[in-house]
Amino acid sequence: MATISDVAERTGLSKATVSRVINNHPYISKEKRELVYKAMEELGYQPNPSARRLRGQLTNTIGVIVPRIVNPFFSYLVDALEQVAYENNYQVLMFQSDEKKDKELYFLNLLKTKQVDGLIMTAIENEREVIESYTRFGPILFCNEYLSQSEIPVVRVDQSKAAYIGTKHLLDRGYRKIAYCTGGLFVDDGKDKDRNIGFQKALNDHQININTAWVFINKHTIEDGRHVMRQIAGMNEKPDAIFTGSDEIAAGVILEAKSLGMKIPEDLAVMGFDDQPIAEMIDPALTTIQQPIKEMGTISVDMLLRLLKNQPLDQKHKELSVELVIRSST
Amino acid sequence: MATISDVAERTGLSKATVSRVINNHPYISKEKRELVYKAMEELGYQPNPSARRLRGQLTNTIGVIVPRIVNPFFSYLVDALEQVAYENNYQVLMFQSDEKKDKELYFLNLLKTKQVDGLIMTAIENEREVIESYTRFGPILFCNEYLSQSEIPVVRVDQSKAAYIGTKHLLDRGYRKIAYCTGGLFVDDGKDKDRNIGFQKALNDHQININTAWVFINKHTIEDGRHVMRQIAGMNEKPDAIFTGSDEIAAGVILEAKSLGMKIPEDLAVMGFDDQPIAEMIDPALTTIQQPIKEMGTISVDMLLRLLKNQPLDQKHKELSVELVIRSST
DNA sequence: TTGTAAGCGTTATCAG
DNA sequence: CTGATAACGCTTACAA
Repeated sequence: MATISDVAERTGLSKATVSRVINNHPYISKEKRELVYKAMEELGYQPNPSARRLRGQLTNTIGVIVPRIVNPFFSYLVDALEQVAYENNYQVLMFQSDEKKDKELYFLNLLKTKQVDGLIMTAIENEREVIESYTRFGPILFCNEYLSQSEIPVVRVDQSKAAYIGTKHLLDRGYRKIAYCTGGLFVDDGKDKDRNIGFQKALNDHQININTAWVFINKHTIEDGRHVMRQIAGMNEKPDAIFTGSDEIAAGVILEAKSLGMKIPEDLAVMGFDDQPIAEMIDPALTTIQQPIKEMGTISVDMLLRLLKNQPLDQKHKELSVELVIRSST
Repeated sequence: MATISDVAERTGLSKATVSRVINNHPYISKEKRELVYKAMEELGYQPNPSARRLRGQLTNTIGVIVPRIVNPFFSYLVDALEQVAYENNYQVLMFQSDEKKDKELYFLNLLKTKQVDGLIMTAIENEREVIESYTRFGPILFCNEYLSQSEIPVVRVDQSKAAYIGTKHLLDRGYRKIAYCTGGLFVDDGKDKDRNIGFQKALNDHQININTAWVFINKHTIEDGRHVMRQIAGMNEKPDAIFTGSDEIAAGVILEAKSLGMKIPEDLAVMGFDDQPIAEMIDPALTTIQQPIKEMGTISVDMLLRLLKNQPLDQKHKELSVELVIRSST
């Protein structure tokens, strides 16, 4: 590998001058500049990133932490993040937290050890204080998640409104006995709580009380959805609609309902969340809430790059709006 | 950030000794070793990776290049790769080639500039010579892809056999007019060609000739599948079965067929490929060919780490076997 | 078993 | 406008 010294030698200039050319400094004569370019070309020279980093430069790498990449929501998000990063000459170091505190900590340390310039977190496992303590090593941005009372910037959709819209749609269609799934663990923070609020608000608007027997917590997968459906099937008083919180759970509910001989939406209306590809594929197609994933990715990277360049943020808390996609399951 | 000098100072030892402790060198007294550990702990010391790299060490990062992460096959593969990498204390730098030569080249350069120790390629865009020229900067491994006449190690499934098994299943069920989709562009290399061979072989076994009107090239998405189905619907002589080459295309075919009022498999049997989650979700559920993704990921990382450590490989060309999953679409 | 010192490839500072 | 030099944090001969 050619080094800056090789280029210097070949041009008869000093390393300093070559470095200046590489970094587009002003006050260099046209001739020498071109001389350097030529030599770099001939030698196939590439600056050594490790040396640059050691010297205190940026790494041109941003870290992205997701719970699991196989969740389509996150693979689409990472897709968007990676593309925007690439356009800005940044690389993405992707990491799965697997919803484990220690894996998240491991990754936060990459910021500390300067392996990434900044971090986009799409999941939060550790306490606020822990995560905030890492901000002194570089900018952190929450994407699709947040911690209340935290100064860490956020890009997210208004989950409370999203749940409200979804629930209201069910109410508008005349359903009154609405079940509810949440991925949450009753934590006092983050997006699950917001969804709960939106759900409750919609019910309140219609003076309906929540039937706690119809609330299912800690649900995530298709299998969870099937399980929920079996539980419902065994109830004396059954709901007539369900707000699932994810297309995957919704798909599980529908699959199980069909195998139990039930009709969707006649016997049970099913509302998804995310508008993933399966929403269109399942029969009946899912009514669901579309999140602006691409936009969220674009804005997140933009904001993080601003933070990296110490440019001001117009807002620390960017909120995107969702859209109801009505299909056949409600 | 604490440096090795801080640790040295605090312990009253030299940087060299501290370094030896960090790197588990032999011939260090127990006392000093523990002294160093204690100081590292107290200072929250973490070795600076850039300095280590500059000094010629490994980066503990492997690069993984995929065409698009939103393709479930690849998100599951990356999931597996990342998990095994993590267990071995490696990080994954994920990159999407987007099927573009220049993006792939950009990423290959990370090997040249020592930002990754080795590379796992799950897609190949550039010519053999180009890619091979990068092997002098670090090990490259093909996963689920390969180039003939190349010395680059490979982990893959026997695609020819997979296509053979799938086609044979259709023949065994009595279908004789079999259509065929390929993602390929008629290149002379790689897995698409192998599938073609397997498909042809199965037909040959039954003395059936390929009807070129039923061969569809460059198909990848659900939308492509819908398009294929519309084309078929417009034909005078229609196939009675289709080997799609991916669950996504198969899903598109089925969705469009249903909206055209056709029955699956009565009017058209549909064979998927991959056994992605949608295979179970679509109605009728897809008969498909299951690829051992998890295993492929595990073996790939293992092999690359061996290469990194200059350990011998038992075989340069590891072939995994597939399994036919029979459901209701055939 | 431990310490000294050189060097990895850059860039910033200072001097010219 | 250009050059010499030090420094970033670490590892490894070589010496002791």
